[in-house]
Amino acid sequence: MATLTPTRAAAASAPKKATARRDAAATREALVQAAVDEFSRSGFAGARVDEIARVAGVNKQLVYHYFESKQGLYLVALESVYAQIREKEQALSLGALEPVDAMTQLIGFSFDYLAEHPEFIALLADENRNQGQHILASERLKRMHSPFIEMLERTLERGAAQGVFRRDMDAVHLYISIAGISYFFFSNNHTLSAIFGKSLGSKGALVQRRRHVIEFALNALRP
Amino acid sequence: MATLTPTRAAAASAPKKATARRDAAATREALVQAAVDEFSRSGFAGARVDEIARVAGVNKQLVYHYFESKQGLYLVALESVYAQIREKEQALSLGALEPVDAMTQLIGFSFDYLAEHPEFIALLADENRNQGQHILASERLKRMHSPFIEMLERTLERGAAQGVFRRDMDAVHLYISIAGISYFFFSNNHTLSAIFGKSLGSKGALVQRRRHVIEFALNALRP
DNA sequence: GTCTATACAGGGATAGAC
DNA sequence: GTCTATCCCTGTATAGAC
Repeated sequence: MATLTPTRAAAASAPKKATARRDAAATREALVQAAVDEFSRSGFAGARVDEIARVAGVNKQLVYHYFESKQGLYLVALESVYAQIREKEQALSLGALEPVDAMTQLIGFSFDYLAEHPEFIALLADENRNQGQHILASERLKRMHSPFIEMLERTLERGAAQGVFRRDMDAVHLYISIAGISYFFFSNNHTLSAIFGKSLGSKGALVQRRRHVIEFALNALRP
Repeated sequence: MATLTPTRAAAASAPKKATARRDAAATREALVQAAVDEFSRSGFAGARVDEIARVAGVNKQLVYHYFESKQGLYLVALESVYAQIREKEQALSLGALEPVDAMTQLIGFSFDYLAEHPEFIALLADENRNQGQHILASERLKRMHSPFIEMLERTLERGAAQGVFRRDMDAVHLYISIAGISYFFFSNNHTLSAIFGKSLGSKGALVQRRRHVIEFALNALRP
């Protein structure tokens, strides 16, 4: 015990030696990042805690130290990807756009976000296969309401008032439809490619799909 | 080798003793059924061969006897659910329906099939998370083209000729969109319910969704 | 064709030193 | 806060009898 003193003194006198890799926040963050990767690649059951620790460059024991269990880490990983999309949604500025232009932005955003975030899709798919048990258990996640739905609602109202959109549209169902036409293309890209015998993963297919999605959804909204 | 003769003779003289529970085909079928259940509930990695054998009411060793490995069984399970939907699709008779009515049938069918077959959705999701590795490895699966897409194409053409549908529609993209607005609702029902704070799994929500889906897709198709 | 028993590896989780 | 070592269960797969 007496041997601790020198160490303590050193720590006290030079508390933030920048070399320190004993950085709790950074370690946590590295683990969450690695977890998102591994869980999205392999699902909850297929994911390996060993692998997550290895990729994060830390000892496996720290997973249990910080997150209690594999499940605990999974929940934080899920919260993390939701937090990220919410942040991007907040940043959407539709400004003074005309309803049709605003709607085009909204549809394009939901397409682009999914295109750029396959890990989000993979985690959602896994969470749903598990009956949404984590999202239901997390008050924090349930409180993370999407600003997207309100933007959609407002745009819809403005457009209806101007006579450019139909009146009888439920915003939640519209949201699900807009998200769905993009989501299904990405989430099932492999099986769709195999069944149709052509690669839907190419850049060309992506561009073509984006155009179709926007046109399809806008058409559906016409009065 | 000589001892085979009596058995052969017996088989020839009484080939179909109905009492037999040593029925290879039935055993196989029970295993595939149980596999579809277990794999859809838990994914490939989470599924337990023990559990599949238990539910099928047979010994675990038979899984390896008939299917070589867990993967082999998974592939057959996947082929099985695809075969089922293809069969139902074949049975769709659009007869002499007007294009709009025929399209309504097609959209309704894709909605209803997904509503009634959550195991199909779950297996597809898992297969896609695994990069479609099984479907790519199976010539049989890749050859299982959907008749749905051709029905869609023909209906689209007829409608365009009559001026009730747009002309510039790609059948594959349209298929993905029609399937997507239904699929996403079911595949992500749990997370959507949690985020919107209302149960989308209820019978009422289902009926409402079905109406929306048909209306949304038909609107999108108007010229 | 079906069963029992078991080999063998892998992985979640914990103990305890530093 | 981080590391090494290890426990112990579970799950795939196989051997071999009947």
